[in-house]
Amino acid sequence: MLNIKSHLSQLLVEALNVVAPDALGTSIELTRPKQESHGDFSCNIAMQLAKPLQRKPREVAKDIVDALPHSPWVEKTEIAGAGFINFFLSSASKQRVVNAILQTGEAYGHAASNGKRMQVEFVSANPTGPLHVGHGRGAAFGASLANVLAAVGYQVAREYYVNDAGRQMDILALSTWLRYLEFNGINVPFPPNAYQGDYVRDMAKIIQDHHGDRYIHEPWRVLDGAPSVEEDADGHLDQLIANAKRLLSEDYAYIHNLALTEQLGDCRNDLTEFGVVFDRWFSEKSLFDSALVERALALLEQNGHLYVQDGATWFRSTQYGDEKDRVVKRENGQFTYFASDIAYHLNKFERGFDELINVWGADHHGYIARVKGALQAMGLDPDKLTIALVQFAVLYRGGEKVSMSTRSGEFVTLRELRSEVGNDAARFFYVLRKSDQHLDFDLDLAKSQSSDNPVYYIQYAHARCCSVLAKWGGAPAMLASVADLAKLAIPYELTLLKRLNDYPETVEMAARELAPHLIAYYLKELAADFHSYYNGEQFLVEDESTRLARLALVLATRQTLKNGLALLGVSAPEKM
RNA sequence: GCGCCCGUAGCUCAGCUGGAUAGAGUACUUGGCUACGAACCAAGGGGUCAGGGGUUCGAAUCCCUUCGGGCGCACCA
Repeated sequence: MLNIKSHLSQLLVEALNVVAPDALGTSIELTRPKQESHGDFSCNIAMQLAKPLQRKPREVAKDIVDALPHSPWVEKTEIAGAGFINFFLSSASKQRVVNAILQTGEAYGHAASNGKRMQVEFVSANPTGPLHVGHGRGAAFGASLANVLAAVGYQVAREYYVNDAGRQMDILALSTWLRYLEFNGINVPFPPNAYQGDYVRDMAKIIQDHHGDRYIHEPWRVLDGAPSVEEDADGHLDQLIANAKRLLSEDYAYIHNLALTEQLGDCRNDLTEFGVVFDRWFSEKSLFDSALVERALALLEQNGHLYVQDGATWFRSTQYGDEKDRVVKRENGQFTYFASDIAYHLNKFERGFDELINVWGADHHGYIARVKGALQAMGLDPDKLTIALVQFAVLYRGGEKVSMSTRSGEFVTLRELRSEVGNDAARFFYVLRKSDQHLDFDLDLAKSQSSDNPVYYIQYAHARCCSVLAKWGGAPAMLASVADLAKLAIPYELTLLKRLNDYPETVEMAARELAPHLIAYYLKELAADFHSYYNGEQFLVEDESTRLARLALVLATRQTLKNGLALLGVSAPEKM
């Protein structure tokens, strides 16, 4: 398929070759003018060359236009403003897109494989409780981004990093056990910094149902040696964890594992229902089991990037622009989260991906320097890793900010949101704005206004297309061969054709900028063009050739809407 | 205090590597169903692009600065 933009670009190169051979290195920019009167494409090359050539921009423009080879796709060119060269395309060049879409179908807008493997790691929330609406944004963004990257030709691996090895999991296991004791009338005060959510009680209930009083221990043993909560809340918790491990012995692993399995399973189901699926769930614990953490640190050690101070082992991240050096192994001998993350990234590189993307909450931005520093210190190329930051969604209920903390159990879950506004609206709403922009999520508004959500505007356009084609009753597959596209010449149609032409480039840009919201905005505009057309013209007209041409355009519009919605994980219903 | 992100219509937000008269949605005011689905369309009012300076043919966009918000600055994850 001939790409109009690159075609124009080629014409300009040939013209430049005549007018200013020395300036061939100048990049040629072709943009879509905002104003229709400025043509279909506009080029500012003459203004860029004016200075080096020491000539007036409009004169340069005139020479370039005179030197442009003739093209059947270009109807006319003109020089405008300060020296813009505007291209007006022939109708025929715009009409061709319909056939292109009908021939490629679901692949329209998708590029062929570029042979590169890319990994997108996202969500990666601690499996210590249900996903909340903040995670939902990372999930929707990451999933859409992965789809967009796959559409432009990458072989994309979607991965979830499971923090199953840290202190947080121990706290969850402890919390579960304490609730279990509570069920059995054992009175141990539940620490305020343990997990408060009801799901912890649910897990305690499961243990109770399956194992009765097997895990009961006396309160004084549970609390043995623990400082008071007021005195040292974290110390209190850590001592209780230590006591749990000692008292329960191997049974501790059972509770720990049950909590992990339950929460991870819940998380996976939740995401699957949300249309977010992963190729791999990567266990942090496996990094320790395979001694990769030790190996990664040994690598840093041998390159001289580690040192011991105050009993802890530090990574000299300040050498790579970090604010301060970071501990990788604590005084108590335990590795930090950072240590396993270094190992994890080493593992990613060893798997041979060409590019890596980590989707992180924006509160982790201070973490970027040290991770990239560690990569560099291990002799790996930090530029292969891109961090896409997603601002957390801030919830508002009744005009007031809802504070969210998994620990306190006060949060709105993703599941809750999905059931309130639906998967489609939630997916769309999440990616409707730039990812690095704060998202003010007014719950009342999201719930009450669900029918005002722009996603319905787009889905409605799709349903209308389906409805028209159904009313016509013919076989859509034949339209590609029988429609005379030259009949598509009124402004509504030319506008729509132009929009359809823009789709592949929009996908490319969304991939390049890691910005799936561009797809959402494109779809809104495509739907708007279609709705205007629908209201302004009758499709099922008497004249057969006009009718078939219009139906072909409707079919092409439907296909493009569907393709775009698919990238966002939003359904394209035939009826609403 | 230091670092990163942000400030665009009453509200929520777009604005691509600098381009021509800054755009949507919502809200408000009008008009359009005996036509393929009115969950739609058409028209209108609404702006010192936070303030100031700079770079240049040209700045919402790039640089500096002030003000105002958010986030981060652990031997937590």
